[in-house]
Amino acid sequence: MAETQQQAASSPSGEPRTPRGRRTRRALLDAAILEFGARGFHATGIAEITRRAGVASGSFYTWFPSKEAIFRAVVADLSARVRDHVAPAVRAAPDGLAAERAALESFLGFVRSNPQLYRIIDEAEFVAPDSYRAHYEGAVARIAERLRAAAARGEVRADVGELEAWALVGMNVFLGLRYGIWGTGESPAEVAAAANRLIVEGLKPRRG
Amino acid sequence: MAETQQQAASSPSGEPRTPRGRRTRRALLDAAILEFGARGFHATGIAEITRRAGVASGSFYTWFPSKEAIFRAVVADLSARVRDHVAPAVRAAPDGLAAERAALESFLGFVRSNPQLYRIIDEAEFVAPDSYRAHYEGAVARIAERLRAAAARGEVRADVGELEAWALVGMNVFLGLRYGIWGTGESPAEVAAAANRLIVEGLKPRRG
Amino acid sequence: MAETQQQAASSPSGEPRTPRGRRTRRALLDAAILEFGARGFHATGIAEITRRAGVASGSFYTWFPSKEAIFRAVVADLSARVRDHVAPAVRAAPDGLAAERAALESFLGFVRSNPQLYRIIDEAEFVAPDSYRAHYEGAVARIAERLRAAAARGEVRADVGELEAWALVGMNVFLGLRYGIWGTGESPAEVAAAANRLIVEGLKPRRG
Amino acid sequence: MAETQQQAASSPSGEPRTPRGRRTRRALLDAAILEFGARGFHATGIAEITRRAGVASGSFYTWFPSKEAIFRAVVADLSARVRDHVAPAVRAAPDGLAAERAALESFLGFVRSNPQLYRIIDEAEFVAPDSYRAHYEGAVARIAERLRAAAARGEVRADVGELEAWALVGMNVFLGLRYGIWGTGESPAEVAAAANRLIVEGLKPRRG
DNA sequence: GATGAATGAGTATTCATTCAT
DNA sequence: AATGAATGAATACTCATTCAT
Repeated sequence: MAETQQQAASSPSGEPRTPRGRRTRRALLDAAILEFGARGFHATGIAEITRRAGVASGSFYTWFPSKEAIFRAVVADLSARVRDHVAPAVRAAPDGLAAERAALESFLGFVRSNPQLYRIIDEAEFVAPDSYRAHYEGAVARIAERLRAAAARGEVRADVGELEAWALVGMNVFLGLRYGIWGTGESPAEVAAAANRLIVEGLKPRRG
Repeated sequence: MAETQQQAASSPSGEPRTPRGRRTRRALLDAAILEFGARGFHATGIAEITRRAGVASGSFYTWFPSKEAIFRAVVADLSARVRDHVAPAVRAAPDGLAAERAALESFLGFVRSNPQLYRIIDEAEFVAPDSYRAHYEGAVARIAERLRAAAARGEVRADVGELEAWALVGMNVFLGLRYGIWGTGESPAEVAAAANRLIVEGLKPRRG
Repeated sequence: MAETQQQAASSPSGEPRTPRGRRTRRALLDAAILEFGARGFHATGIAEITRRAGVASGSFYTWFPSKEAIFRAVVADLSARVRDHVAPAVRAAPDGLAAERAALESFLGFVRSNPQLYRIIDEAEFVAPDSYRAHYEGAVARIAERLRAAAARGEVRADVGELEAWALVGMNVFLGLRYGIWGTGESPAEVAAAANRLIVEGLKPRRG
Repeated sequence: MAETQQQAASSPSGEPRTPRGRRTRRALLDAAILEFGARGFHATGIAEITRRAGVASGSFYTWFPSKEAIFRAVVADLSARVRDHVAPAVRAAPDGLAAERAALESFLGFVRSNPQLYRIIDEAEFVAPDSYRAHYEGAVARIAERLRAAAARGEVRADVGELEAWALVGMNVFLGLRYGIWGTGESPAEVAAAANRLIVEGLKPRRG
């Protein structure tokens, strides 16, 4: 961002400097999301991406240095999208426990309308392990931060930490898989309610 | 024509009919677990598997019809191994809640000593989706069954069901990922204790 | 035939010396005719032949030294069969011209009930060119011999020779292909009549 | 999105869009004719074709989707070549009977200088049966058409039809095999004369 | 003689990447 | 920037043949 000198004249694999370049790069990225989501990394060829994007195969390398590079870009794109989709719901929640419930419900909605999410993020475990790890550590960090704040406000136990955050992410991910991808009958609200009851009251039978 | 037509000769991709065949098939399977676990499905060639198994490349197809087929066999093998590893710990637990805690602790131990587990199972999402689904639905079914029994004994809330089972599997899987693969400082017992506290008491602050 | 000493104890790839051996060899040959006829030389594996014959794959080499060898045996078998099928019809004919007509009619009948004939004989052009050549030169030689005899009896022109015999074989082969394999509406008698008219009277318009 | 979506980039296995592409495609086709003619379909590898054409092995698939596809193209190419070679000779003939004689003579010349013809066309019976059939049905159709016209002019019997055309094709093919491939002493003119005498006067002894 | 397993050379095809216009 | 053709390494799978029992 600071340096501007290092950009070569043709800016191969760099940021577009013209409107035409911008359009081409974005078309490739959008095409890649669809293709990777539908067929997976290994079954998708550069040719499929360029065909869908409507550009010549050679043009791909003007904007991305490799297939792996565009995959990373796709993961980052999706990762940011989930985050941004869930954030407002969390902000609107009255307290910490409600926030987690809202986060899950919002996440389930996102998954339903973006079923490629899992195929792409999960495949990153093999194609770009660091992107994969970054995605989930980001999710954990956000939950952990929220829990810390809620603990400070006395809304949750004071000793909850990273471990609990991981557990919650795991719950959410699997409920998302079950609800959003494999498709079960429940509504997002039902799923979120059950999960909420679990994390709020645990499994123990109610006294009294 | 007169005599009983003997068994259809040879058994490509079938069950071994001799001890030698049995040994070869097993050697291939073991080699495949190691290779798929270390390099992943796409980066592993039949040649690597046969080399490690100490047989000629063509011999592979005497016992498995395709690379995908041996991958499925590997998933099934591992899936059964986790199940069998966890089962005794569960049986030894005094009650339903303790059983879940013991299950997680035992699972964490398994993951630590079989770090290929995740690479292989997770990759099945792309290579053999039905095997992947079968693996997790099996895990969920076993937990759900335990919860039902525990509920009947009054050890857990009466309304817990499949949804809770999914949530618990998700928790376990992610804690396994964190503890067993990415390696954190806690002991299995610590992790299990934290998870246990969560599912037993939830996130709510203690009253009084 | 003369020597009997050269036969090894196990007579690999030789003539069977026991009833069991005789049955096995014959079963392989019959299976090969069916498989080569149905799928062609290259698409047929030894495994298909042994499977259909009901023997273990290794047993094949007890009776034939190679795939090519059994193919040659199959060609010779079929070649002899056509010859023996046509011969009686020819013998029964009253004169030379009638003999050729009868030969074609009989040949057409053979082709209809042995549609593998063409697939196998024709493929010999590539797999065993000498067998192929031998087959057709045999057919030509028989016709040429008949024409010579007929000429001597004054039933056909005195100057007919090898060239005419080749032409007749070509006619017969293509009429057999058309009638027997690609299946046309005419009866063998019709086809034979048309061919006969052609070789008896030529194409010239009838005078008067 | 706004601008006209350009042509679907790249054209694997399509028509060349540049002179360079045109040259490469043609070089592959010529190389294939020679290799298939010399070694046959199964014994010829893509590597042989590309080596002779002077291109990288992968380039083959830029222009043909499979080995079978180029074989079909080769058959069609040769088929058209025979047709175009014979046509002028036929047109120059004074009448219908002379035309058939000229056709055979011209065909024999073609076969002599293109001995690959038989290996390739005949192998099509196994590799691409529809191409094989199309080739011979085309030849028959052309002869049948000529006979019809000749009959209309009173130059041949009025009742000649498809059957006669097939018979003539068969004669020509076998005479071509004998003369052009297996090589006999006669000249094309001699062979054509004998065939002509046969189809003009038949086998019958001359009256008088 | 028969069996079933082992062998390993051979090959069509794919595809990320490069390059000349 | 874009195009379309060229590149060539990589690999799953086949199958005739051999061999130990």
